[in-house]
Amino acid sequence: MKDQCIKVQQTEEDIKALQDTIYVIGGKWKLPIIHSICNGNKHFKEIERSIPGITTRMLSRSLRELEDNKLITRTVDPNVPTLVEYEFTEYAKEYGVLINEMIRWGKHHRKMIIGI
Amino acid sequence: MKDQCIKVQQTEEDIKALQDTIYVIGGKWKLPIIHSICNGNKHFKEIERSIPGITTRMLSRSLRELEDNKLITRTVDPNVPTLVEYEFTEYAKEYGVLINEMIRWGKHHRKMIIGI
DNA sequence: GGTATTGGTATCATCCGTGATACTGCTGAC
DNA sequence: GTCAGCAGTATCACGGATGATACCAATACC
Repeated sequence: MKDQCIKVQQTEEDIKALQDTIYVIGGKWKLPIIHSICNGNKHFKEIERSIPGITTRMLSRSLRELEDNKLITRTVDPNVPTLVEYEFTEYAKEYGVLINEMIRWGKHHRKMIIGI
Repeated sequence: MKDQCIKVQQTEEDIKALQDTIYVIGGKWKLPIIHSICNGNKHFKEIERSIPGITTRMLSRSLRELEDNKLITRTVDPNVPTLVEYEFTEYAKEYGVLINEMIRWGKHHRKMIIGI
């Protein structure tokens, strides 16, 4: 029985860890934002325009959360105060691998549930 | 730039796939339930007692969703009508690997953010 | 007959994530 | 001087996920 388990010990810690992982890219806009920055968009308005339906409020919040989680950096040009650049961190690449696996599983799962 | 990207093409489909993946184990109770069943609990009240704070309503809903996603099976003993058994499917094991990676990443991430 | 157990459903209330809209301060172009 | 663009913040409203509580049918036990 144990071999088919997700994990048996330290449950609460595991659950928190999983919820952390989900939280970092959870919600409605995190992945679209990640994708947008991936595609070369660096500035706030640039990112905003590239994501249909997002509001400045949600973009602002989501960017801050991604920054808090060290997946992106926010850099203000001191010479041109209204120029801000968002960029990926090296650390984000590690997470990228996991995200891709989650995407792959989701597609596999969809086929499994709907189609066969 | 592209090599550090999550993925570039088919964005919307990817986003949906990721949201599917998150949805299947998202929410507050899915993982505690998965864990409980892993630890040998098979019956409704058994699972309920093993998860502090859960209500019958949320357990009922979550179990049905897990069943809809074919991660668990629900079997009613026709001889003893008030005896129901919940069990993992083979398919759930595939997902288990991904869940474990998400847990691992979450722990790593927590250290990264809080510590150092 | 009364009480406990199993496996739930029904009906509210509440909270949090998200949406809608308006507003700000600063800069540069016309 | 006024209008557009950049990078946001503030306030209110809504809806879906969750919580609280009550209730149900069937069986077993004393």
